[in-house]
Amino acid sequence: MKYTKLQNKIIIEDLSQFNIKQILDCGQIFRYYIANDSLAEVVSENKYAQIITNDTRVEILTEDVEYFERFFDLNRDYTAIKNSLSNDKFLSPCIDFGYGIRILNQSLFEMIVSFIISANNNIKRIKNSLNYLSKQFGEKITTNIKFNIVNQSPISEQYKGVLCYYTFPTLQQLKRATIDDFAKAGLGYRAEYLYNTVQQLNNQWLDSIANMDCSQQLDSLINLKGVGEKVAHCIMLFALHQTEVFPVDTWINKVYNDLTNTKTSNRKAISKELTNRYKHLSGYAQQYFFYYYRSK
DNA sequence: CTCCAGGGGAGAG
DNA sequence: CTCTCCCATGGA
Repeated sequence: MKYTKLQNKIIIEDLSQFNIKQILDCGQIFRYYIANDSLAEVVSENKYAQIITNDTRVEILTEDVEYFERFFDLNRDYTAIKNSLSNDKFLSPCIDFGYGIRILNQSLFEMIVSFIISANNNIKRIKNSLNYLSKQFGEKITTNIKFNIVNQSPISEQYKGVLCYYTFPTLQQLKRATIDDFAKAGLGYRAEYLYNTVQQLNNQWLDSIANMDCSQQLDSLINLKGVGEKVAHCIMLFALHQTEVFPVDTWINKVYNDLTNTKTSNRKAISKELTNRYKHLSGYAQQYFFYYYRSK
């Protein structure tokens, strides 16, 4: 995809491969806010960006252009991916609907925390919990360039007309949290899972995951408390761009039963079958399905 | 009141 | 290995 990098801005004029609402609402990220049709904002780790959309172009406003170039996966050709998948009769309408979806490259630690919290939870509460943890254990950053002030934003504030935001906690910062702190964040019974995992994690282990193959990554992640197959798949897909996995949640389970006229609840078997069907493009297919059926 | 939310752990078989 | 039941919490 063609795009232009400037000092504090990335300009995208090919709107057939980038739709910010679709990218943010397809279930891969929780720390964002869509203010209106033309303005959205995102926090990832300690970085912040605003995405401004109009009829002919998208502008990504940020203090770290290189970070968000990778974050939004801008170097990948999504037209080729969509073409490969569009022969599938189940997927074709989903791709037409979510034509501008891209799979983000997010932080491994942030995805581990986020998807442990996501288990048997709803998206609104997941977002609230993650923003709460960022406020309690992250760092408040005052921006140095001119951003738009976003009223009622859950992820940014203004101080004397300057925009501020809270970073996602680092591993070291979150190690200071107690089980009770996590309970106050609204995690319920997941508080203990997250506490155990955070205490167990170290940076060397996190770095080692990237060099493993797909099955090794799955085995390693599943050993963490609160991480089962579905959560591990999400972590692998959204942090490691491991697209040969098919996360099966309640929505995908419903979609599968709907399309195949079955009523199974064996998510592991569903995942295996769908991965066999979509191969190395499974992760993309999953996102098109999820966005399409969840939007209806 | 019950049911559900981007499921996983623990125990039983 | 697979199957079942339970898990905190808040909104519908």
